[in-house]
Amino acid sequence: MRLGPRLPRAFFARPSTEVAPELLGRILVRRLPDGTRLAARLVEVEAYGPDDPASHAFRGPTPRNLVMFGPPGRLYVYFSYGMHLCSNVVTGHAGEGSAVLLRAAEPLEGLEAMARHRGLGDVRRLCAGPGRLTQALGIGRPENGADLVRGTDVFLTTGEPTSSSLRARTTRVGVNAGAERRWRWFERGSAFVSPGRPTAPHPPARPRGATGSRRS
DNA sequence: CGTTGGATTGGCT
DNA sequence: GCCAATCCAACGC
Repeated sequence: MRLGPRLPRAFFARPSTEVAPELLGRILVRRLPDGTRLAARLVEVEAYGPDDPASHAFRGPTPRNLVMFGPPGRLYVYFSYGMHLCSNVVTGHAGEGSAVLLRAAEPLEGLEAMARHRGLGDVRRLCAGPGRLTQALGIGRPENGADLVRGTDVFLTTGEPTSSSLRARTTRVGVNAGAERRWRWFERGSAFVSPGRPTAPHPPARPRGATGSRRS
């Protein structure tokens, strides 16, 4: 399967809100310790930036979020709710503390291994959520800080970027502070988007004649 | 040092 | 739709 060249460092060295929508359609590749290659096409992401109360980096560097303050193009893996790991891509410049959370992907290669990691599940549920995606790809604490640009265990290739007309945008899922920011992007019509519900404080006001929110 | 509450998920009412 | 599971930062005393 053709995956295309890797995304270069410069791709990540921009604001997370600029990088996030452009990550849709890109291929996340993972090489397991036994050599098995897994690949999944990103269909849902969320940006977290500096001065963002919802970001782990909001209160400055700690042992947990240290990777976020490092150079762009690295993987930030964190432990959540006592049982799940979630994966992010560090963006911006060193010391800034911004990243993009990888929320969902369409499995392309290595579905058997993904199903094994997840303890079964149909294809649509394999990577439909940040914890699920991380688990399906076999990404663990050792991968925290991995260099996506030069490393061999986890990386991102150009794939076929989702056209801007297919990119949809909402508020983020599961955040309280900073809930009004519409920093979640997903591919319209994709069956692999997570079931997570955006935290919308108010129903989005539409100018004229538009029906309410539209899902997918 | 004790308490609190998550960038979630899956199972049950 | 609701809630428990289960760890560990962050924060208050």
